[in-house]
Amino acid sequence: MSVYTPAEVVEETGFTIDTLRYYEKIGLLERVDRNAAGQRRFSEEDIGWLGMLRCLRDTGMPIATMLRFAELVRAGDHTIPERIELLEEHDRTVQAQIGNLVERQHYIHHKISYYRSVL
Amino acid sequence: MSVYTPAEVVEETGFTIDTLRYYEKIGLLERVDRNAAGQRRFSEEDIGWLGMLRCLRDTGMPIATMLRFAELVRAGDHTIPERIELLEEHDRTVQAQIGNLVERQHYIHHKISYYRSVL
DNA sequence: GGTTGACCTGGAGTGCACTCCAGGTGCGAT
DNA sequence: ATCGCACCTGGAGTGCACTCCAGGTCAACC
Repeated sequence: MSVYTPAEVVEETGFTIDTLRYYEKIGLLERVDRNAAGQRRFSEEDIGWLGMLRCLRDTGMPIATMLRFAELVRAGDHTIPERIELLEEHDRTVQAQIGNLVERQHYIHHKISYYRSVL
Repeated sequence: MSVYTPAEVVEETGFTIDTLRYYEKIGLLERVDRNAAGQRRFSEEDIGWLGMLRCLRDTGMPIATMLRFAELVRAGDHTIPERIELLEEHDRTVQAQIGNLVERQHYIHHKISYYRSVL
């Protein structure tokens, strides 16, 4: 059971230390263990959870929703159907985002082609 | 040469009237024509430009960059190579966004599968 | 002629997600 | 022992992109 210092977690997850503290403060990350000096020592599990958060955040999930997901996870296995529902709902928004970007990208490509044609 | 009232532009472009005024205030939209009473009357050209802005905005371009693009457009045809460059650069960020979303979506799919498997 | 409704202006306020800061602790190296 | 450094806390500040508000104008309809 290895532990990680804040600097290692920053390296590993790409979150800044301020963001890690912020996530802990608002309860997105459960109270992280401390060493004798009061410094954070993250567990393997914390790292895994942060990976999930990064995925959700980078796909545009608002913090309020991530918080709801975190609460479901904490509440235990009986919330798995709800978690599935939440993730499927989110998956649909991700799908929509992708569709939107692809469509807008076509517009951009057309514009570039047009500009090239008038050169 | 038809003109559009603010309400029509809202309907047509999906921007709120506050956003339209804001875009005009910061120079993203060139001073829109007014009728005798001082009310905005948007041109066909304005509508087209707003379509471009919507595309850029919805693909995550910051306002500062849209402003730079707007200035290039205003500066005349000799800036077309620069506009192409700007749009191509933006296209790359859009491509990256899509790639990222697709990758993250896989992670979400795996998570859902995992949850299903433990039910 | 009064009321409604769409619109106007300048400027203040909002929400989100961080990000920064002041002041302090503890530990390993010189 | 003292220096530098990684870390701590609570709380204030930031940046972005709007969004809202107060107070006013004007035209049209009852």
